[in-house]
Amino acid sequence: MKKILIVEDDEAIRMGLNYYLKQESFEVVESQNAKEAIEKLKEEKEIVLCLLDVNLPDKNGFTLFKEIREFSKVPVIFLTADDVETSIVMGLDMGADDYITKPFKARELTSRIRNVLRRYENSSNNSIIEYGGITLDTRQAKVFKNGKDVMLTALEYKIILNFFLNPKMVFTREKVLANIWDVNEEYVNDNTLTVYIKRIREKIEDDPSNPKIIKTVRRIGYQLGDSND
Amino acid sequence: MKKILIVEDDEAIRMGLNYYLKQESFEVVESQNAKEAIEKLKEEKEIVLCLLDVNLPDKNGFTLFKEIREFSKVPVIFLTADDVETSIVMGLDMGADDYITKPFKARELTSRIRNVLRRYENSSNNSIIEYGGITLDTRQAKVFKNGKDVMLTALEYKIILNFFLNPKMVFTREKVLANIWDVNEEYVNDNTLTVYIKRIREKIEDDPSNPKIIKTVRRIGYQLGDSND
DNA sequence: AAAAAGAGTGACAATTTTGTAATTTATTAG
DNA sequence: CTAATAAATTACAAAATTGTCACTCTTTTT
Repeated sequence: MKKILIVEDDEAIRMGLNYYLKQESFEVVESQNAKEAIEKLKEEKEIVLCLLDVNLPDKNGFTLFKEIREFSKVPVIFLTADDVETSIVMGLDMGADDYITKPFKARELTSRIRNVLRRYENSSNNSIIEYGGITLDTRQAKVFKNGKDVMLTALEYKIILNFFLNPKMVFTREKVLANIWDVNEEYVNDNTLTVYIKRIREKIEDDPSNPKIIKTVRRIGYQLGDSND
Repeated sequence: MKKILIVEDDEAIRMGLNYYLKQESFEVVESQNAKEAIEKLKEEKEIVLCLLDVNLPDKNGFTLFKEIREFSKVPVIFLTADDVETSIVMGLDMGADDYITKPFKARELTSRIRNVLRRYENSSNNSIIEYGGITLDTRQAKVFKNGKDVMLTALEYKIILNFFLNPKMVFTREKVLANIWDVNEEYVNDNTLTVYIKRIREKIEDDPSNPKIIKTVRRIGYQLGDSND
């Protein structure tokens, strides 16, 4: 029975979350503000994940996140009110594990929670990752579509690897560029990634103009698959 | 205390092996021929590795190997009498885990044994492999030389990955070509790999003309590092 | 010591990759 | 419905990759 900490001042949302999570057989700890959250985290060592509202009465969620990171590596999922907040979360790129925009469907939430937890558990991960008929084998650095070897360039492989290692996680274009390109590379055009995604889609999607594998998340970036499973 | 099966008809070698392995705190089971070997393997379930002479009185070592594979996945290291036999082992490419040419140094043998065992134990392996100042990270598909990102092409990366995933294992050029290139690729020139190795060495070796990382094994092929640690 | 075999090297042309810019299409906001 | 914004697409040159060949150097064999 895994214990999850909710940090959320709005009582309605907090109650709702609590209810859903218990149904999904998580144990729930609640806190209404940053101070309380830190207390609980230090107290209850078994907390495996933290749902963190970006807007808190006593403190900015980002600041709280940084403070948490000073003493704990617990996975954190941000709860954002809208796309603007979401963009900030992505833009600041503080290393949150995921985020979810309110209002959200119960199923989406639990699926994201399970994803994050799975990522943490499998850090010493499998070499073979599958999604939507695509198999990626990190031990061969090969990608297969229905068993057939797909030829990818070095960069295409790095990009698709990035998504396959973090399924359902949304990446901004900037984030992917930063992950893949050399650190002190001269600035690489934002559209460049769009073009790479197109090229990858042409190689792996059944219908590249209606992608099922690398999906577009408008205004933000791309993700492997769909949030709602 | 790990149990190793020796299959060898020459008594002197068998005794020698037994002696060395016991010193290295392995438990040893001996057999003088194929029939006996199969019996012991079926009997003693704790055998973790098998040293298999290519020349046996009652049966060809290759045939025995195939028979063993019908009921067991135990790692097998071939003992070959000379380079010719070694070439055959490599050429047949039966999936042996390693081989060692007689006469061999005790240290070389134990180091190969430990290598094979390590490979088996870490099949759900680490994403970061290091050797001689080179770090290969399969999660990023990146290679670093003293922390600095080395730019490799898709093929170069696949080739170096092949060696880093199987340290100290000797690969013929044909084997590497077969591993890396698409299955039903038109024939790729043997020398092509030599050229690729050169290119890789130029990127990763301190002194490319005196390689310390990808070493040449004359008449056979290449290997990561040195057999004698 | 000469011949033979294996490995390394440099250079080359064909093909790909890479990054960008310009344009078109789709989606959202007013 | 129109304008504004974001994403997709197309096309294109510069740069890099890829595979091979001819040649040299090294090691082994005779």
